[in-house]
Amino acid sequence: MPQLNGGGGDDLGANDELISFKDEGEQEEKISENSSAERDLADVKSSLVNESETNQNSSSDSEAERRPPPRSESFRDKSRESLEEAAKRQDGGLFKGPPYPGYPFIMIPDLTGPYLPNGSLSPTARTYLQMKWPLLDVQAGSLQSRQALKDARSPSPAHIVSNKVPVVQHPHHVHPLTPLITYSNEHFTPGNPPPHLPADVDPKTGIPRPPHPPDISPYYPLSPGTVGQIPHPLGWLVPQQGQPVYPITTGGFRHPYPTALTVNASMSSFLSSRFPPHMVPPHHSLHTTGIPHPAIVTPTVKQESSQNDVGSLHSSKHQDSKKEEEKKKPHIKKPLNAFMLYMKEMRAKVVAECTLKESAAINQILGRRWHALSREEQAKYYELARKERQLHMQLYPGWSARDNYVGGYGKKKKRKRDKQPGETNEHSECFLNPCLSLPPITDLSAPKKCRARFGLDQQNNWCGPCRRKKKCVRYIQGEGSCVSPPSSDGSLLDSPPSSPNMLASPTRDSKPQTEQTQPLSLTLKPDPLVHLSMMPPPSSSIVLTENSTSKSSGLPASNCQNGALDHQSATLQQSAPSSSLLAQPSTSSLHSHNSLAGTQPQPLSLVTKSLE
DNA sequence: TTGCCTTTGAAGGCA
DNA sequence: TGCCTTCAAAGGCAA
Repeated sequence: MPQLNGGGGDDLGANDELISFKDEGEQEEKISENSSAERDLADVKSSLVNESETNQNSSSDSEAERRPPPRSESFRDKSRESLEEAAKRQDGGLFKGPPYPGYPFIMIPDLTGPYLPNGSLSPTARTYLQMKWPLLDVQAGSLQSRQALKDARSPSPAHIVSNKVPVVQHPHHVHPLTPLITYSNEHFTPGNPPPHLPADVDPKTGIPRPPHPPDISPYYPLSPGTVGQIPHPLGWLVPQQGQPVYPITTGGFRHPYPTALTVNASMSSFLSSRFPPHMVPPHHSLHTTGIPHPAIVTPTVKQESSQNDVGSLHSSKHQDSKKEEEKKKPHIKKPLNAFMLYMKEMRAKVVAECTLKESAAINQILGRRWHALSREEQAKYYELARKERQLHMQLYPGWSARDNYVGGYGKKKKRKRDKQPGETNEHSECFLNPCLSLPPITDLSAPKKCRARFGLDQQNNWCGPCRRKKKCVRYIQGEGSCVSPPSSDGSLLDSPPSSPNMLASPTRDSKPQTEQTQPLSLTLKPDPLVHLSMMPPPSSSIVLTENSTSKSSGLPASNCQNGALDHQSATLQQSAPSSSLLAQPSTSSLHSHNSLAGTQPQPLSLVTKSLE
């Protein structure tokens, strides 16, 4: 645990920033303070909690079985515990190799390429896609994995139904980023109507759904020309006419919005003539094919419920008409953030690898994996998210996140997370549990706006909104690149939101950037941490301890892959999280593991296929 | 049928 | 200006 060296983490634990921005620039800042350990500290803290829990469990396993569950432990708690346990187990199994050492594909080669006026993908984009598809394709794995994929592919509307927004999003286009994002199981091939469209009909909904090509990964099936279904050209425009014509999985809708820029004037005028201005994105809501933006969904339950409730209380003609209008107003979803994009891409893998289906557990794994990602890898997703936001802004200039807030009478009842101060956070159990935790990550955060760009220690350089955790003005104005110089090598991103150098610093040998442009001082990070950050938990030290949230999960000890290590872990956890303690896993095992990283194959090299 | 769970990030709103 | 809340995806599960 070298990250605790230097006492950089004195106040880390209580730092709000730790929670709010643990993935952001503070990391750089922490690094610069030689405290790459903020997160680590949190992990340690949680580990300590975990330790206590573990000890408790280990000391009284039989008692635990006899005793009734804790008073506070509701059924849901149990369920949650089981989820977490499952996540731990699965996660532990996953980290046998380096955490996504890098995507073999080129990142965003040309954002503008696919946005050709004619709405077709540019050769560049096509090349890009063709390059990427195979990379994302799932290797033929075990039958189990296949089955998992088969289960997961389900392009059926069930997905839509399962989504809390039972609406249909329409893919309208294959975004150059789509392969990475794996938005859809069904992908639209411009100008190539799927002949199989009516072939498959969902038994529940009766809505036709496309059969999935058997040889195509349901999660990475974006190969142009292989697939898809063309949504109704103006599907979202005619929700009142009945069911959306073409069911598409939720994931399928989330294509980025490349075609936005391809909408021609006639379409815009058409939209303008038929819909209120707020419904007509200024000139680029639809693909040239008429396929709407994926972020647009037909009136949602949220809105409807809200409107219904409100309407019941305040019924007036005027309001009704307004509501009618609003009902027809498509629901424009928020653009996905980096983590969401990451989840969309990786969920399938996790599902395939772990045969997990519960999203809560999967998300836990993904959350840890996210932290395990190298900065460069995260940067890819931040960049994607940035482009999504940009595109979203372009598509829906007037849109605000507020639009999707369900307020007033129809306000959707949101869960209260009620995180108690003593409650362990998601990382709590993990630090010493390589299965879960990811190595103390100090290098995880991709650059994000001013915060990431300058770090916490240079807040004076932040724009005002950033200081208030608001929308970054510079970021918007510069579209991520105004402040930052263009990537010198272009190895990663052309216009990273933040210092491209940070993004384009695949190696930590990169020259330190100026503080202005390179707040994420990668070079300041101690090597051991670098290894940690890049390294999956050593399989030999996989420890599955009963974490705080799984007090009495009752999971059999057999789930622990290494009881001895578990004990060791417990022993370690009993000690105060000292640097020496933390350093233990980082030296031998980590380095050795790191060395293995280059040679050992990924458990599932879903995204590690070479470009060839 | 509906909401919760679970994750991170972005952004709006309020005090 | 800091903090809180909501939403975005996803699918199982509980009420």
